[in-house]
Parts: sequence; structure tokens; C-alpha cells
Amino acid sequence: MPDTHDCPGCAAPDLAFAAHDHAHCSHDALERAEALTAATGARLTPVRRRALEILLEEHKALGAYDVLARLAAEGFGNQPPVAYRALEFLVEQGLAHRIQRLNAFTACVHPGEDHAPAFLICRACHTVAEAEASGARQSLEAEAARAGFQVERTTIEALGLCPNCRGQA
Amino acid sequence: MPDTHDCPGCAAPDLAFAAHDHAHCSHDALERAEALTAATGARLTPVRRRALEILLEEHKALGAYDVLARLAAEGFGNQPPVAYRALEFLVEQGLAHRIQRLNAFTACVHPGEDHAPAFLICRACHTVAEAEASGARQSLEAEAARAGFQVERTTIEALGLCPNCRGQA
DNA sequence: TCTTGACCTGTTATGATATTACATACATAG
DNA sequence: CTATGTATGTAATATCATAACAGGTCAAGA
Repeated sequence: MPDTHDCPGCAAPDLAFAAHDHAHCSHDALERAEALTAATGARLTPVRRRALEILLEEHKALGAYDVLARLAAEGFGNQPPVAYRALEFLVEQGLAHRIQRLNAFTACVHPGEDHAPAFLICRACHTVAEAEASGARQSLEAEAARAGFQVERTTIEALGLCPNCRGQA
Repeated sequence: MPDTHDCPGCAAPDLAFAAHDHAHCSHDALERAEALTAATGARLTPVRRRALEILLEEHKALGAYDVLARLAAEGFGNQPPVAYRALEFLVEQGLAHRIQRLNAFTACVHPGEDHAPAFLICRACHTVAEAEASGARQSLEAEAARAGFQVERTTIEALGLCPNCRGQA
């Protein structure tokens, strides 16, 4: 299993926006997913695995129905729960994330590493990058603590323009 | 028009979770809303004003259809766009916020003051508190800048337990 | 005054997202 | 082999959101 230094997500915070060997990038994530689920006993079944592969194809967020259409075309069930269940599993296992702002899902770029992700969503090309949010998360927790609030889950997302689309505007 | 020191939102970051004179709190927000819209020329029409009053009744987030039902019962239109348009106006004017995690809306507790809000959402009682997110937002911007990403809008939300519900668990 | 144009409200229709409930299949521990 | 838990498939429905168009109001300018 690769260590942290091999993790493309960690090595390049702007990974999603930069040209890179995406085949390697997604292959790596898939391998990690297999290792992780094997380690915890979670079952990465064919639908689930395929759903993850679909999310890994691009650094974008896909709606459940987009994923569903792809799965259905490949012979899996064609009703919404098929997609929602697979996606829910991936999110629970930390293999994918839900982007609240888009009601959509994106593959995690460094599964298995404890991380507090923030998402950078380009409104022009719809690329979604996963950035480190530990600083933001800490601030948020501190503010919450002031109000006596106990944080369980956080949503930290930014909408804007990625470096590529900025250039074109 | 009251200055910052009269603002209940600023005075108490845990306002929503604490017992307080809510009649004064919501009345105050409504007054501010009137002053603000008058100042900018925006039209706080009857539906819009009523929608804001409905949101101000509680420190919770209401779905568009909840607001719609209330409006319809009072003689306004009963089709979705009626609610969505009023809510959209309120959000644009900074009089309400959209809570992405809940697909719902909540009244702003200190309209008119430039602020970067974070939301603390209690999963037990569904109270939504507006906290200061300038620290978190700064961290997020810094991280985004590292990737060359230009932030336009942020979503910063925490789901967890409010002080009251924590005690009961 | 009349007209124009901007904006607001209402309604119909539809689209997009998500869940509940139940039936069937499949793996594996006993 | 069979009981149990878990995964998958499907039907039906609930929930959230928008497009498109019609009619109303109001104020600015011809």
C-alpha cells in the first residue's frame, strides 16, 4: 500500500486543475479503495466498485441520476436506489464525498487518509478540487465551541473560478 | 437605525440556542430589513415581507414548500415559484440565507452587517444558529489561493448537537 | 394623458433530486 | 442445509426546483 508521499492528492492540492496522469491518479485511488475495504471488511461489490470508477473518471461531481444512467447502461438496476445506495456506501467508507452545493458526488482523491476536506467548485468548467480544510475546520470548531455547539460533520465548500477558467475570463 | 451594539446576533453568537426575547429579536430584524431595503430601493412587497416574517418566527430553517404553505394559507399564490421568488429576493438582499445541507432557508440574524456566516445546525432540535465564519473563510481563501482558485461564494456549515440537546443525550 | 418599460405576482406544467416499501438473491456461520 | 444478515432490484411516491407565459402595477418620459 502506497504511503502518503505517493498520494497525488497530497502532493498537489491543485491536482484537479492541473494536467496530470489521470489514468494513474484514478487507478491509484481505486487500489486504495480496494485495500481499505479489504482491511475493514466492507464489501466493494461490482455496483459499488463501478460507481466509484465512474466518479473517478473525471474531477467533477456527478448527480446520482448521472451515475445511475451509466450503471443502468451497463446492466445494473435502473432505479434511483441503485445509485443512491452505492453512493451512500462510498461516502460512508470515505471513498467519495457529497457536494452539498451541487447535490452531487465526487470521488475522494486521497481515501484512507484522515482529512478534513474542503471543495473548490469551478462554476465555469465544473471541476471540483479537494483542498485541505483543517484550518477552516479548526476555526469553525472554535466558533462552535463558543456557542457550546458540538460539531459532528462539516460542509466547507467554495464556488468560484479555477485557474484555467480565470485565464479565459 | 440601530448600530452594531444593538444587534442581538453580534451580542450573542449563541443567540439561537439561548432563551431570549425573541419577539424583540425578530422585530428588530424586520425593522432592519425595512431600513435596508428602503435604503437600496429594493421593494419589500407584502409576499416578501411575510415570507421574511415567517422565517423569523423561529431560529430554524424552513423549506420553500413550508413557506409556500404558510403564504398560500394567507391568500398569496400557492404555486412553488411564489415561495422561491420571495426567498430568492431575501437571500439576494442578505435578509435570509440558504442552508445547503437542508435545502432550506433561514432568516439572517444581523442583516445589513457585512458578515461571512457559518451555520450551526442541530440535528436533534433542528435549530440553526448563525456564527461568525471570518476565520474559517480566511483559511479557506488561503487554501484556495494556493491552488490558484478564485473564491466567489462560500458554504460553511456544521451539523451536530446544540448545547441544549447535548445535555439531554 | 397615454404609452412604454421594468418589475412583480400568479398559474400551468414539468424537471430534478431523493426515499419508502417490499421482493428477491446471495453469501456465509451454524 | 438452513437460518441470518446483507445486498440488489423494482415500483411507487415524496420532495425540491425551474421554465415559460399571462396579467397586473407603477413610475418615467413622450
